[in-house]
Parts: sequence; structure tokens; C-alpha cells
Amino acid sequence: MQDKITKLFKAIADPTRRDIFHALVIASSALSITQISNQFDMTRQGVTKHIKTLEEVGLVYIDSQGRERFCNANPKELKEVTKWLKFYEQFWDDKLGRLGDYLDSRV
Amino acid sequence: MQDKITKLFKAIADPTRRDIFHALVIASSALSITQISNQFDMTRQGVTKHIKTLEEVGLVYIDSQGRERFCNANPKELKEVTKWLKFYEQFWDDKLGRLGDYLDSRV
DNA sequence: AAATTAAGCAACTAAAAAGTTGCATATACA
DNA sequence: TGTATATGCAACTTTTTAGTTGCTTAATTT
Repeated sequence: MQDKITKLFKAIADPTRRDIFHALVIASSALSITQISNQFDMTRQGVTKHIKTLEEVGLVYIDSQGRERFCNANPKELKEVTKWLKFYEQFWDDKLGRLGDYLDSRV
Repeated sequence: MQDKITKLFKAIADPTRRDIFHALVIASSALSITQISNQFDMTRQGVTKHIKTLEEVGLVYIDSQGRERFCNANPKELKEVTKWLKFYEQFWDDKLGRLGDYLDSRV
């Protein structure tokens, strides 16, 4: 399909997926597929698809217990996004002069 | 259509758009539509559409001069993404305990 | 054992996004 | 003035993504 970072960006580009991810991050315990779907105005299968997308990029991992599948967030996976942003942060405060610093930091 | 942050995420989720944006960031001067299109294996119109998408979210702004349209990157717009990430960074090192700190910092 | 609950899979529809072709317009240049 | 260049606009095709319906399987509960 496409490279990792593109998949990751696409995963978080969808508002429903960001919501699911957020719900999992702030949840005190893992949530089952049904528990998650109940929070959305969408069929369980729709939600399942989104969870699968999140799982594929590593933002979510699943813990099967009996017939239930408990979902957990793995926010560390967002480090890739931070890494991508890192380069451009150099240009925020002054448009000139920071690129050199950035390159120096990589020598 | 959809909210600002979703548009922003979608804009950078496309690899061609990330490439265009990157080319503009590292360019020593503004680049015309034609100059940009020449760097891609795609029609000029295709590239123009991508530039329009980037422009709509503020990642690119245009400077018209005669018949030419010079494109510039505006990386500051990525601050929104950093802001979104900020919350989740709390969970990178230890899964528990950091949420409290985050909330405290907002009191 | 029968009924209920949790979930997966596959096929389908609908809508959005990516990219193209063709044509029009305005600027610049010889 | 005539030609080449830079670009926009609109319609179209193709591909991808989002979401649904219907059915099946397997674990629980009564």
C-alpha cells in the first residue's frame, strides 16, 4: 500500500478514529469493541473497521479475553509524527537561520 | 466540510502534498506552480489541486507576480498538530501518573 | 440445551479524494 | 501582431475510504 508515516497520518486524519483513540487513552481500563461502538452513532462494524485501521498502524493493540476483544491505546506510536514535525519546528520563530542549527545538530 | 484540524491532518496525510510542502520549506525562494510541477510525475493540474489543498489549510500561501504564482510554505500552521500531540505525549514514558500532571498544568 | 451476547467476515453502496483531459485566459516575448 | 508561456476552470474517470447490511461463529448465561 503506502509507507508507514502516510498510514499513520491517514489513521489520525479521520475524526472518528481520533475520537476512538482518545477514548482509549483516557479510559481507566481496556474497552471492548461493543463498549466503544456504543459511544458512536455508527454500526459496530463501522467502528470495528476504524479500530482495525488504528491497530494496523500500532496506535491500538488488542487483548482477547473469551469472546471479547479489549482495546488499548498505544500513544507511543505518535512519536513518528513528532519526529516528522521536528524538522519544520526550526522554521517557526524565524524563517531564516534555523536550518543551519538543525543541520549542525545532526553532524 | 469538516473541522480545521481534520483538514490539516488530511492535507499532510498525502505523500505528494508532504513532498510539495517540504520542497517549499527548503527552497531558498518561492517557487512557481510550473517549477513545482516539474518535480513531480503528475500533470500540472494535479499538482495545482494539491497546492490548493495546502493553501486552504494555510500551509502554503501564494504571491502572484504577473502571470506567475509563487508559492511559499508557512510551517507555523503545523503548530496545531503539535498542540494536538501535546496531550498524548504525557503517556509516552509511563502510562500512569502523567495525566494528573497535565491537568495540573492547566489549572 | 436454548437463548443471548460479542464479534468477524464478505459483499455492497455511497461519498470523497486523486488525478486526468480539454479548453479558456492573460501575460510576456520576438 | 503573432506566438509561446503560466495558469485557471470545469468535467470527467479512477481509486480509496467510510459506512452499511446480512450472515456466521463462538463464548456466555439461564
